[in-house]
Amino acid sequence: MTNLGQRIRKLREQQSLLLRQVAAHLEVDTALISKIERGERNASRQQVIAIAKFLKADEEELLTLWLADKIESTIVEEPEVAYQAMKIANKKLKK
Amino acid sequence: MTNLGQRIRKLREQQSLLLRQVAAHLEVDTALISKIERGERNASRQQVIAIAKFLKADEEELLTLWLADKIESTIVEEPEVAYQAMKIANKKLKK
DNA sequence: ACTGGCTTGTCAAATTTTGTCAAATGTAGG
DNA sequence: CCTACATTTGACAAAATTTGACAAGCCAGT
Repeated sequence: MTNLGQRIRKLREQQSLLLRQVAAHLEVDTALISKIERGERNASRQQVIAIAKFLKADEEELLTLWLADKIESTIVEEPEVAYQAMKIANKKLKK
Repeated sequence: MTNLGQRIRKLREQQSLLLRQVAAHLEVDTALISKIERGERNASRQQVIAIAKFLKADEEELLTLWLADKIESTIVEEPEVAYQAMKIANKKLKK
């Protein structure tokens, strides 16, 4: 199961691009992109979109992974009730 | 489908307790409990536990609703990809 | 040892969240 | 209509979290 950061890193490496190049495109520090790829920091929605564009990736795919990461970090702290809570959230989603 | 706030309100009213009494027990302002019941503010984990105790409710039930609320508010901003992201998060949960 | 790419730790600034207060609104009885 | 009490609302300061930059460090390849 792949995270947003892992996916971004893979896309970037497939195109032999440097962190520096991605960073320049987003106008942020290289260190920040490094952290995003390693999952140490979350990207903002706008950053995800910009990355998708630069890496010629499907924006929706990356936004999906980005949201999945957020859900994961929400539930990971409550393993006891996570499954049941997910079920409830799913039901609400279907409306 | 019931939210944490709605559930708390129901429990409180069934026992004819006032917001003030719940607030006193948690040592917070009445306004805050009002906001929590109406979903305008999120309760903290510790507050949920204290409320469960005071209202003689099942702590796990309330924590489940509390987490479901958090998940819901995470996904509600991304309806386009919410469903798919939930699927991914679910898979990760099963590990 | 030098270079280039990446990582790490720390920090201040920006943003978000939290709880309180005071005022407003609602509600029921006299 | 008053009054008393419960709840809601909006504004605000304080607290907590997040954000991104910077500088120093690490690690290969040469």
